[in-house]
Amino acid sequence: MNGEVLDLPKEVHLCDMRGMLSFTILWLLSKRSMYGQELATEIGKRRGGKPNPGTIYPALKDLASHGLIEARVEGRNSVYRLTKEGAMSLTKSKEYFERAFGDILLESGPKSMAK
Amino acid sequence: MNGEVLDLPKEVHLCDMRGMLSFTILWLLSKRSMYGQELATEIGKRRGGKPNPGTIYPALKDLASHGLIEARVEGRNSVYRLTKEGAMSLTKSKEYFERAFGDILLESGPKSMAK
DNA sequence: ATAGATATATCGGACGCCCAACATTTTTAT
DNA sequence: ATAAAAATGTTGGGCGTCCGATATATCTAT
Repeated sequence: MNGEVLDLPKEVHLCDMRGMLSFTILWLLSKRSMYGQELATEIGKRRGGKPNPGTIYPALKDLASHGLIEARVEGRNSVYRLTKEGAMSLTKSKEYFERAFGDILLESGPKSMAK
Repeated sequence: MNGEVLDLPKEVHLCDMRGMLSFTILWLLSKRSMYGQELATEIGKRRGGKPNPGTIYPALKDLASHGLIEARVEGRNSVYRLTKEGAMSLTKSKEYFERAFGDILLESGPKSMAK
């Protein structure tokens, strides 16, 4: 089902190079709860293009089915929040991400990354 | 089997989160020329597991077919080097990568990323 | 109340990445 | 000379991401 990769626990299923969208969603939700279109807009700022519904909603559904996020319906919105499991998964994913790409980003210079 | 890559001109599918392997290969080759198994080993250090032949060789073939890298056969090795086009593609990819993920890595703290 | 905007959701097809397994060629060791 | 090791390469299947198209439900104008 998931591609099993790397040396990470099997339940942390976002740690190959294909899981960047899910990783980004978890990270954004660790900042604040959002509904689907808010997430799409935030991702759009980073990527340079807002992902289509066919991209974002299946990803949310998948994360929810794995218990990493939870939805709470509010009118026409489904507001997602990070679960405790999602937070743990994010921590491990960040460690992997940092090891894999940290020096690549660092060489660009933290000054160019400064807010 | 292995179609388009991360060329990343704006009209094409800029902002794709699927091109991380090719991106990593280009970045490694910008440091020094390497042959396939050297690349696989370097990627393994970052990811935590050495990619299989079925992962690395098709990726190299695809990058070469797009003119982003070039092979020079040396005995039993095929040594790859970055082309001028590959260098330009890498520059654009790095800009995208930094915008998409810079702040995520920054919050972990550059000290934890220091060599 | 009707129309428009907003948000959610699914489908089909494509692509990039991933592995395990198998196969071939070249170098090195015995 | 023969075997082992190293490097390259292919095949087959699966999965996550991506888009465009389509559909439905809910708020917000008018």
